[in-house]
Amino acid sequence: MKVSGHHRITIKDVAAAAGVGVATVSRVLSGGSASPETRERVLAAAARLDYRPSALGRNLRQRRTGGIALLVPDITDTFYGRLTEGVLSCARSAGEPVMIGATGDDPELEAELIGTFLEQSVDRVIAVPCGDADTWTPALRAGLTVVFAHRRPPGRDDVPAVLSDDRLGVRTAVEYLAGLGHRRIAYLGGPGQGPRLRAFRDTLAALGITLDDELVVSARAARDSAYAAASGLFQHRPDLTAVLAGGNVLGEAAVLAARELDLRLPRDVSIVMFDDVPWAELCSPPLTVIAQPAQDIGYRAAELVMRESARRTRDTVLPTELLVRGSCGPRR
Amino acid sequence: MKVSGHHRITIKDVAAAAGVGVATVSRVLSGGSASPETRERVLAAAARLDYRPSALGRNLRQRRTGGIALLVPDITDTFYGRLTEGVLSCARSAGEPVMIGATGDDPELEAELIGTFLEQSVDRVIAVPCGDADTWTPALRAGLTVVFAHRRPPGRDDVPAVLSDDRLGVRTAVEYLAGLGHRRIAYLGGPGQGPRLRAFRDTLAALGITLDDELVVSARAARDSAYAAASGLFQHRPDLTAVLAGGNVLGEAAVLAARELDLRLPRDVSIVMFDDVPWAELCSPPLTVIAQPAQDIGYRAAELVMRESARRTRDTVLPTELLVRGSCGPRR
DNA sequence: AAACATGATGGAATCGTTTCCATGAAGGTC
DNA sequence: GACCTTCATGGAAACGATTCCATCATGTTT
Repeated sequence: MKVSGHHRITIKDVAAAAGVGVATVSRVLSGGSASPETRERVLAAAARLDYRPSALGRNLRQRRTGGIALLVPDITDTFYGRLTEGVLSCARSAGEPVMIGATGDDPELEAELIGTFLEQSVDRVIAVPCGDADTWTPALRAGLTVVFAHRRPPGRDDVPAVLSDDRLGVRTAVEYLAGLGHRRIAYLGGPGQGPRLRAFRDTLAALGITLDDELVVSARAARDSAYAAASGLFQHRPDLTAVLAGGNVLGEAAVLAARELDLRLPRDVSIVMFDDVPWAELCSPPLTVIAQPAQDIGYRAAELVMRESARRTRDTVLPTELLVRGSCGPRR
Repeated sequence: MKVSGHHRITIKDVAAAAGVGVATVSRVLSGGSASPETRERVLAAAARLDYRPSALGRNLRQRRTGGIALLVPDITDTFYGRLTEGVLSCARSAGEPVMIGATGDDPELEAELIGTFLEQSVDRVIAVPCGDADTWTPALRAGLTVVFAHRRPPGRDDVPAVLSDDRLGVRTAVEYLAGLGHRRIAYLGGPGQGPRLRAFRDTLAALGITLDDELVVSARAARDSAYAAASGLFQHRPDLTAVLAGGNVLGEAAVLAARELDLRLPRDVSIVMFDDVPWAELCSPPLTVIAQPAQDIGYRAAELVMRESARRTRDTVLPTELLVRGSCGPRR
């Protein structure tokens, strides 16, 4: 038995210690067939030497890493934090390592990160995508199993997605605001919110409210951009009476901007925000929100991406819930 | 040239296409010496075939993965979210993939995740540790480069750490509260906050305030545990006049519990919270906080762990800042 | 012109595993 | 007892890169 120096214990050492061939050790350790007696000898030897199989060797041979790669726009946003937690908890129970990347909602960066993943021979990716459909073509052609979470690039219907029910969420919120008498309702959105915007338009149309294009603004992913958009909206159109914010960062910006301009909630302006976050209750007044099952989205996406059948699966749509708190009031 | 089926382009294909040996291709691609003419031929062939070297083969040969593993207690906590963002942004500029794991502040889970990393032959780890010093012995013996962030297990002084200046942060906050007249100041802490607690005790002692052990409570990492601790504290000791919360989750719990018990801020009770978060300004009154450079901690830790010299380096201590807002008032 | 230094080059070994295949022993059937 | 099936077993070939080393051509020195 070699003791000197830094010598990683390999399957060869175990084989030698147990007096068998490497093939047998491999078989025993990965649950193949072997006589009970041999199995015990191998197991004993492995335990005695404190043998840990190297993922490197295995991965090379099997030409896959078995891990999961996760791509989110911004890990600082608690929504994505919770989504990530969902992925991690599912991956953990399967013993799979998770690689993570933040795209900052930049398609170029996204493509680059996908490249890194390909290089690493990752074979499963969960992504909150920001690029267009073509961004994902190389990944798919390389045989990756991809699952989209939270949103999907328009036109990529060949990849399953786990989404929250944006359509119904928007409709419920807008109907709620309309029910309070609001007519000039603004939508403060972020990148990649096509479906929500469509739902916003459709709902207004169904309610017989004509859409005012100036009341639909869109910010980039960053906090300052969100604030600028919100502030601009309030200043440019002081006649609006309600805002639907398409995410917690945007909601935060809206509240901040309103406060800065001395608009009181809910007297001067009503706000509904997508995504329930802990501070929504701490805010004064507490914020009315559309809660999304962020963690569940992550968990299900992870489940899906680890199933063999991931390639051909229908989308999963999870329900949202309007939590009425104190940030909405009747039209002034 | 083989076209049929799913065939990963390997270095062999490039070598054949360029009419050179694999060794030459490898040399060219990793910046070794080669004649300009050959170099060009190889590069052209590689580009034409869209060749991407497999990290698997390289890693096995070099017996290291080159990635960074990151261990945080809870990715849902924005503090760790920002820390993670720091790590990611540094890793990205170096082109290194990042693996992430959430320990939930559970030493057992931590040990298990370290095991996973070892199996993957990760050779660099950044961790917000929760286990004791021994948890890290196997990792260090296996030759991993480890850097602690945010805190360190007591007694593991052979591993460099990137910390915020807890000692001064606590002192500044407590002195501020004492200056407002407070004497019965509570500390609401979480796991692994030994240094902060010591600083709390020391500062009180220096100020001539006798420490009341009942005013020091500690919660587990979860939100409900934090709330229970905060609520219990207020109910059990209605005579306290100020609370120092050791993290944003604990601060949130304190505000929530105070509100639930109809304690008004800052009239009935003053609160200072560790960690500045976006909602601290949205709270009413806005929260006075001790800001920590979470993102910078992550970035520096990543820088450190990628340097060769990481093993023998002094700790990095980053400054905190007391941001006085509206949650503290004179003793009632 | 012979000896030598230099530099480009390709073959082959290597990393640690899984897996294919050949071998041989044991047991069952006619 | 010959034959076939079943099963455990170990040697060796992958996987895709890096890197050692021998070879060979070229240019330099004496």
